[in-house]
Amino acid sequence: MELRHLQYFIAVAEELHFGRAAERLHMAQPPLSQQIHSLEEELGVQLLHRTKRRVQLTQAGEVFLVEARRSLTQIEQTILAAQRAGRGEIGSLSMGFVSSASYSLLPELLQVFRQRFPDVELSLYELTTEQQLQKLRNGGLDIGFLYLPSYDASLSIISVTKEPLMAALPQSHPLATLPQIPLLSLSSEPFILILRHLAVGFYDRIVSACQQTGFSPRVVQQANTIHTIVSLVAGGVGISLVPASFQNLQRTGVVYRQLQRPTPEVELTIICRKDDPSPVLQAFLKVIRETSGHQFIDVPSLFSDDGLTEQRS
Amino acid sequence: MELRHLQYFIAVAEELHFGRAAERLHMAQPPLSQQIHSLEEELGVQLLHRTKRRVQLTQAGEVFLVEARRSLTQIEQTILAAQRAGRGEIGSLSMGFVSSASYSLLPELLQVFRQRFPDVELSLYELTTEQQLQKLRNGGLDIGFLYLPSYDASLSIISVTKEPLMAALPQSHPLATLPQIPLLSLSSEPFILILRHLAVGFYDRIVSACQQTGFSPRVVQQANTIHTIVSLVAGGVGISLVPASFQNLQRTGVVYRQLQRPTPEVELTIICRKDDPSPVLQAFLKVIRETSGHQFIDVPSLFSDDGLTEQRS
DNA sequence: TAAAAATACTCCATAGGTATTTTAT
DNA sequence: ATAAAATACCTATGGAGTATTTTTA
Repeated sequence: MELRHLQYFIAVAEELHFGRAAERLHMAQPPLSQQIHSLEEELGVQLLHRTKRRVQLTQAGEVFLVEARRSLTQIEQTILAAQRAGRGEIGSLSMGFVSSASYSLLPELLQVFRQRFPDVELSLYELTTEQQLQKLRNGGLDIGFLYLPSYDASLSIISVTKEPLMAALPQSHPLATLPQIPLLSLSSEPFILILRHLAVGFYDRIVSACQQTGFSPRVVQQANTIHTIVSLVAGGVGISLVPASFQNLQRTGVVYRQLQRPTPEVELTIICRKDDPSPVLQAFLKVIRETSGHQFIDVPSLFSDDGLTEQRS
Repeated sequence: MELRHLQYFIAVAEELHFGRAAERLHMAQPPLSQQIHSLEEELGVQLLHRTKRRVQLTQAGEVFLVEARRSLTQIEQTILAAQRAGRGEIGSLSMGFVSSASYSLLPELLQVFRQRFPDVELSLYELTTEQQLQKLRNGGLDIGFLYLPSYDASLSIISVTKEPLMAALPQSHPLATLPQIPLLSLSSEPFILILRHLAVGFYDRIVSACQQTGFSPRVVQQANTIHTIVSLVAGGVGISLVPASFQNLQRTGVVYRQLQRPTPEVELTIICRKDDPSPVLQAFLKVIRETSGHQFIDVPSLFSDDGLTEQRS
């Protein structure tokens, strides 16, 4: 049996007239009769009760009709589902991110994506840079969020957004009175940084920014999450440099201050397998392109007033 | 798209190997590749990710696989349902019966049929002989239960069982002391009969039995159900002749007595449209043939003791 | 006699076969 | 070098067309 037979039978059952049914199917009447005959023969059941003048459904025909309609509907479902999956509207996406990226574009991005692709199952994992790269390679992850630099020939890197670094200072710190701080003025400050292996690119970017200004940061403490770092800053243990997006993480005792030009920046990137054809991934990349476009416009406006940005809600 | 494509795809998706899948499908590998290609083209979606060496499902392929399996299952359902309907295991049957037949074979028959064909929807209607014949002709009924004689050329009549007539007497009636009664002894008794138009065959059979014995029954009362007749007998209004199966309708004040030979009989028949191909009807007729066979054996045993059958439970 | 389904036949589109090539391991 | 998929080409089944017959209302 083939789908053709179902379609033909449904047409005949609805028209109860081979001629009209054939017309509706854009075919001649004799082959339609033949196909219905062969269908009945294959089933071993008479579906139509024919007098030469009139066609009626047998009881088996009635039953077959409703089931056949159901079958065709299910087939349509099958086709549509595949096409939706092909457009990335159905499926799953595993995402990794370093904790230091969790206040950047990510939340906004997820919200937009969830709205546009509600039937995609998203899995989120907070992972170190290295874990992300490894899981990307072995298929455990489809996409990663991390800070440059980090290289792997088999993976493709897409820059999402550049964020200025800001100084995170204890509220009582003398430099906190300034709207902008020269990076060099932090040269003798005690630095609190993330454990390097957890976010290599981010750690190295900070160190290299300091060195370009002419000093090596004195690291008095390392921590494994960015929240810990901010807490330690609040506790007066030291100061830190964080992406501008961390202004979203307000905490009493901590203020964020813009750095004087040339403002060092960190580059947030997404990483995925080269030539990964997953339509969900493609759809996600598209959302990123669109959303991060906005972000590029929005971010500078964060600093368009007096630089005392910690008051932004 | 045709069912073939679904089957082929499922085979490939399960084997992840065109060669093995082709083998499983008892076909060569190249046409299988072609069919899968044309399927993908028609859907506009890539279902398989092929390197020359390895075949993997794309996300769309995964989705298509589960839906395709579901589709094939539904198609199997469709075929099976039609075949079951063709065997009369699914469907509906409208049955009519005259009230005087409601204690004969009918209850037993229904029980057996319900058990063997639980998915057939049975509709039961108590109708007069004439109503049954009319509804059978216009399709409102598939089968009727009534007593001979009743003729209609377009309907076919199948004898189900012959039942002896018995005398229904008030308990205090002098004749009630006899185990067997000569029909002639009832010649001057007041008869209570069913309204003739409600069960023509049954009424006429009683009258003709009396006339063959040499008298015309003196009908003092007519009633529209057999229950009313039995009640009237109990009330001493008169006597009646009823099918032997009415011993199942026990009522205080009424006794049933066998008639002396030649015992008049009524013939219970079923009526259906000639050449009605309904498989459910055919199934029902088959059950009748089998069950009424038993009945022919069982009925005489009702009278194998002393004829004082009103004590039977 | 007119309308509708079945039958008889014809044709060609295409499913499926065979032989071969390509490519990745 | 080998295994596996793709490509090229061929064959023939059977789906669909046209013409005709049969049947019954």
